[in-house]
Amino acid sequence: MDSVYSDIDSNSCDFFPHTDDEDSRGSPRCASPEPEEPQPQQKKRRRGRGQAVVHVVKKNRRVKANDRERNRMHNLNDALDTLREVLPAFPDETKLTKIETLRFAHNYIWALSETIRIADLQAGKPGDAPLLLGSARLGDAASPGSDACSWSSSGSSSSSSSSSSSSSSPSYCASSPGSPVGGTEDFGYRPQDALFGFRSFVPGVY
DNA sequence: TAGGCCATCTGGTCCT
DNA sequence: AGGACCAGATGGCCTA
Repeated sequence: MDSVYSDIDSNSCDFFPHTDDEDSRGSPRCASPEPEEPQPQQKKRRRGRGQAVVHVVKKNRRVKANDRERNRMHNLNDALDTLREVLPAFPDETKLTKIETLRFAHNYIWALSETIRIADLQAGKPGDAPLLLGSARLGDAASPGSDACSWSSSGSSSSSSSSSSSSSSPSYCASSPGSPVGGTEDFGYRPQDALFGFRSFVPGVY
Protein backbone atom coordinates (compact mmCIF):
# COMPACT_ATOMS: atom_id res chain seq x y z
CA MET A 1 0.00 0.00 0.00
CA ASP A 2 2.97 2.16 0.20
CA SER A 3 2.94 4.88 -2.33
CA VAL A 4 4.76 2.63 -4.66
CA TYR A 5 3.14 4.25 -7.65
CA SER A 6 2.80 7.64 -6.25
CA ASP A 7 5.63 8.83 -8.34
CA ILE A 8 4.73 6.85 -11.41
CA ASP A 9 1.24 7.89 -11.80
CA SER A 10 2.14 9.62 -14.98
CA ASN A 11 -0.51 8.39 -17.34
CA SER A 12 0.28 5.21 -19.10
CA CYS A 13 -0.37 6.80 -22.43
CA ASP A 14 3.18 7.86 -22.37
CA PHE A 15 4.11 4.27 -22.58
CA PHE A 16 1.24 3.10 -24.74
CA PRO A 17 0.31 5.97 -26.93
CA HIS A 18 -3.08 4.80 -28.07
CA THR A 19 -2.30 1.18 -28.33
CA ASP A 20 -5.98 0.72 -28.68
CA ASP A 21 -7.09 0.44 -32.24
CA GLU A 22 -9.74 3.09 -32.03
CA ASP A 23 -8.82 5.32 -29.28
CA SER A 24 -9.80 8.01 -31.67
CA ARG A 25 -13.07 8.39 -29.87
CA GLY A 26 -10.93 8.28 -26.87
CA SER A 27 -10.99 11.36 -24.93
CA PRO A 28 -8.07 13.65 -25.13
CA ARG A 29 -8.19 13.00 -21.48
CA CYS A 30 -6.00 10.06 -22.05
CA ALA A 31 -3.30 12.37 -23.09
CA SER A 32 -3.38 14.05 -19.77
CA PRO A 33 -5.69 12.68 -17.13
CA GLU A 34 -4.06 15.03 -14.82
CA PRO A 35 -2.74 18.42 -15.54
CA GLU A 36 0.76 17.61 -16.43
CA GLU A 37 2.41 19.90 -14.04
CA PRO A 38 6.11 19.58 -14.16
CA GLN A 39 6.53 17.36 -11.17
CA PRO A 40 9.57 18.77 -9.55
CA GLN A 41 10.72 15.40 -8.39
CA GLN A 42 9.17 15.88 -5.05
CA LYS A 43 10.04 13.54 -2.28
CA LYS A 44 12.10 11.09 -4.16
CA ARG A 45 12.86 8.12 -2.11
CA ARG A 46 16.17 6.45 -2.16
CA ARG A 47 15.95 2.84 -3.00
CA GLY A 48 18.39 0.07 -2.98
CA ARG A 49 19.19 -1.52 -6.30
CA GLY A 50 16.97 -4.48 -5.57
CA GLN A 51 14.11 -2.33 -4.50
CA ALA A 52 14.49 -0.26 -7.60
CA VAL A 53 14.22 -3.34 -9.78
CA VAL A 54 11.12 -4.51 -7.98
CA HIS A 55 9.74 -1.05 -8.33
CA VAL A 56 10.31 -1.03 -12.06
CA VAL A 57 8.77 -4.46 -12.45
CA LYS A 58 5.72 -3.41 -10.52
CA LYS A 59 5.51 -0.24 -12.47
CA ASN A 60 5.60 -2.06 -15.77
CA ARG A 61 3.02 -4.50 -14.57
CA ARG A 62 0.78 -1.68 -13.49
CA VAL A 63 1.17 0.13 -16.76
CA LYS A 64 0.29 -2.99 -18.69
CA ALA A 65 -2.68 -3.63 -16.46
CA ASN A 66 -3.86 -0.10 -16.99
CA ASP A 67 -3.60 -0.55 -20.71
CA ARG A 68 -5.59 -3.75 -20.60
CA GLU A 69 -8.19 -2.16 -18.43
CA ARG A 70 -8.47 0.73 -20.82
CA ASN A 71 -8.94 -1.59 -23.75
CA ARG A 72 -11.46 -3.58 -21.81
CA MET A 73 -13.50 -0.51 -21.09
CA HIS A 74 -13.23 0.55 -24.72
CA ASN A 75 -14.59 -2.82 -25.77
CA LEU A 76 -17.40 -2.39 -23.33
CA ASN A 77 -18.18 1.01 -24.76
CA ASP A 78 -18.06 -0.37 -28.28
CA ALA A 79 -20.62 -2.97 -27.32
CA LEU A 80 -22.71 -0.24 -25.80
CA ASP A 81 -22.48 1.78 -29.01
CA THR A 82 -23.54 -1.24 -31.01
CA LEU A 83 -26.49 -1.63 -28.73
CA ARG A 84 -27.40 2.02 -29.21
CA GLU A 85 -27.42 1.55 -32.95
CA VAL A 86 -29.92 -1.25 -32.67
CA LEU A 87 -32.26 0.60 -30.42
CA PRO A 88 -34.82 2.94 -31.88
CA ALA A 89 -33.80 6.50 -31.39
CA PHE A 90 -35.07 9.87 -32.21
CA PRO A 91 -32.85 11.89 -34.49
CA ASP A 92 -32.74 14.88 -32.26
CA GLU A 93 -32.24 12.82 -29.19
CA THR A 94 -28.86 13.16 -27.68
CA LYS A 95 -26.79 10.11 -27.16
CA LEU A 96 -28.17 7.81 -24.53
CA THR A 97 -26.08 7.44 -21.48
CA LYS A 98 -24.85 4.04 -20.48
CA ILE A 99 -27.49 3.43 -17.92
CA GLU A 100 -30.17 4.77 -20.21
CA THR A 101 -29.01 2.48 -22.98
CA LEU A 102 -29.17 -0.56 -20.75
CA ARG A 103 -32.53 0.28 -19.30
CA PHE A 104 -34.03 1.21 -22.61
CA ALA A 105 -32.71 -1.97 -24.18
CA HIS A 106 -34.25 -3.93 -21.36
CA ASN A 107 -37.62 -2.28 -21.89
CA TYR A 108 -37.31 -2.56 -25.63
CA ILE A 109 -36.73 -6.28 -25.48
CA TRP A 110 -39.58 -6.67 -23.11
CA ALA A 111 -41.85 -4.64 -25.38
CA LEU A 112 -40.91 -6.71 -28.37
CA SER A 113 -41.59 -9.95 -26.59
CA GLU A 114 -44.87 -8.61 -25.29
CA THR A 115 -45.84 -7.56 -28.76
CA ILE A 116 -45.09 -10.97 -30.11
CA ARG A 117 -47.00 -12.60 -27.31
CA ILE A 118 -50.03 -10.42 -27.83
CA ALA A 119 -49.88 -10.89 -31.56
CA ASP A 120 -49.83 -14.62 -31.03
CA LEU A 121 -52.84 -14.40 -28.78
CA GLN A 122 -54.68 -12.31 -31.31
CA ALA A 123 -53.72 -14.62 -34.11
CA GLY A 124 -55.15 -17.48 -32.17
CA LYS A 125 -58.55 -15.90 -32.16
CA PRO A 126 -60.46 -16.63 -35.37
CA GLY A 127 -61.87 -13.66 -37.19
CA ASP A 128 -59.78 -11.11 -35.43
CA ALA A 129 -58.11 -8.47 -37.42
CA PRO A 130 -54.35 -8.67 -37.51
CA LEU A 131 -52.81 -6.62 -34.80
CA LEU A 132 -50.57 -3.83 -35.89
CA LEU A 133 -48.02 -4.36 -33.28
CA GLY A 134 -45.50 -6.15 -35.35
CA SER A 135 -42.04 -4.99 -36.09
CA ALA A 136 -43.39 -2.51 -38.58
CA ARG A 137 -45.33 -0.85 -35.85
CA LEU A 138 -42.31 -0.84 -33.67
CA GLY A 139 -40.47 0.77 -36.48
CA ASP A 140 -43.01 3.51 -36.43
CA ALA A 141 -42.33 3.94 -32.83
CA ALA A 142 -38.91 5.12 -33.66
CA SER A 143 -40.14 7.56 -36.20
CA PRO A 144 -39.51 11.10 -35.11
CA GLY A 145 -42.97 12.33 -35.87
CA SER A 146 -44.84 9.86 -33.80
CA ASP A 147 -46.34 11.22 -30.69
CA ALA A 148 -45.36 8.56 -28.30
CA CYS A 149 -47.55 9.26 -25.36
CA SER A 150 -50.67 10.05 -27.23
CA TRP A 151 -50.32 6.97 -29.30
CA SER A 152 -49.74 4.80 -26.34
CA SER A 153 -52.77 6.13 -24.59
CA SER A 154 -55.14 5.76 -27.47
CA GLY A 155 -55.76 3.96 -30.69
CA SER A 156 -54.45 0.47 -30.91
CA SER A 157 -53.46 0.56 -27.31
CA SER A 158 -57.00 -0.44 -26.52
CA SER A 159 -56.32 -3.81 -27.98
CA SER A 160 -53.10 -4.35 -26.22
CA SER A 161 -53.49 -2.61 -22.94
CA SER A 162 -54.53 -5.94 -21.54
CA SER A 163 -50.88 -6.70 -21.30
CA SER A 164 -51.07 -5.48 -17.77
CA SER A 165 -52.40 -8.89 -16.94
CA SER A 166 -49.33 -10.46 -18.34
CA SER A 167 -47.44 -12.67 -16.02
CA SER A 168 -44.30 -11.10 -17.31
CA SER A 169 -45.56 -7.62 -16.94
CA PRO A 170 -42.50 -6.01 -15.53
CA SER A 171 -43.51 -3.85 -12.72
CA TYR A 172 -39.84 -3.73 -12.11
CA CYS A 173 -39.59 -2.35 -15.56
CA ALA A 174 -41.76 0.57 -14.78
CA SER A 175 -39.68 1.41 -11.85
CA SER A 176 -36.56 0.67 -13.75
CA PRO A 177 -34.73 -2.16 -12.10
CA GLY A 178 -32.15 -0.97 -9.78
CA SER A 179 -33.48 2.46 -9.80
CA PRO A 180 -34.16 3.86 -6.40
CA VAL A 181 -36.79 6.09 -7.86
CA GLY A 182 -40.16 4.93 -6.69
CA GLY A 183 -43.71 5.98 -7.24
CA THR A 184 -43.75 5.28 -10.92
CA GLU A 185 -45.34 1.89 -10.75
CA ASP A 186 -48.83 3.16 -10.80
CA PHE A 187 -48.84 4.51 -14.26
CA GLY A 188 -49.98 1.76 -16.52
CA TYR A 189 -47.15 0.14 -18.29
CA ARG A 190 -47.63 -1.08 -21.80
CA PRO A 191 -45.22 -2.44 -24.31
CA GLN A 192 -45.44 0.77 -26.22
CA ASP A 193 -44.44 2.72 -23.18
CA ALA A 194 -41.12 1.06 -23.23
CA LEU A 195 -40.43 2.50 -26.61
CA PHE A 196 -41.59 6.01 -26.36
CA GLY A 197 -40.24 9.07 -24.79
CA PHE A 198 -37.76 7.13 -22.81
CA ARG A 199 -36.22 10.35 -21.75
CA SER A 200 -39.00 12.85 -21.67
CA PHE A 201 -41.74 10.56 -20.52
CA VAL A 202 -40.99 9.84 -16.94
CA PRO A 203 -37.60 10.41 -15.45
CA GLY A 204 -36.07 7.23 -14.24
CA VAL A 205 -38.45 4.97 -16.06
CA TYR A 206 -36.64 4.35 -19.26
C1' DT B 1 -22.08 26.08 -8.59
C1' DA B 2 -23.97 21.47 -7.89
C1' DG B 3 -24.85 17.30 -9.94
C1' DG B 4 -24.52 13.88 -13.60
C1' DC B 5 -21.74 11.39 -16.70
C1' DC B 6 -17.54 9.72 -18.17
C1' DA B 7 -12.56 8.01 -18.67
C1' DT B 8 -8.86 6.51 -16.28
C1' DC B 9 -6.12 4.66 -12.54
C1' DT B 10 -5.70 1.46 -8.95
C1' DG B 11 -5.73 -2.52 -5.89
C1' DG B 12 -8.13 -6.66 -4.84
C1' DT B 13 -10.00 -11.07 -6.24
C1' DC B 14 -10.80 -14.87 -9.18
C1' DC B 15 -9.61 -17.76 -12.99
C1' DT B 16 -6.61 -20.14 -16.38
C1' DA C 1 2.31 -15.77 -12.97
C1' DG C 2 -0.48 -13.23 -15.66
C1' DG C 3 -4.88 -11.81 -17.40
C1' DA C 4 -9.83 -10.68 -16.67
C1' DC C 5 -13.08 -8.63 -13.94
C1' DC C 6 -14.70 -5.57 -10.49
C1' DA C 7 -15.50 -1.60 -7.58
C1' DG C 8 -13.76 2.61 -5.46
C1' DA C 9 -11.41 6.95 -6.14
C1' DT C 10 -10.32 10.88 -8.79
C1' DG C 11 -10.65 14.56 -11.87
C1' DG C 12 -12.52 16.70 -16.21
C1' DC C 13 -16.44 18.21 -18.93
C1' DC C 14 -21.10 19.65 -19.49
C1' DT C 15 -25.61 21.35 -18.24
C1' DA C 16 -29.44 23.22 -15.48
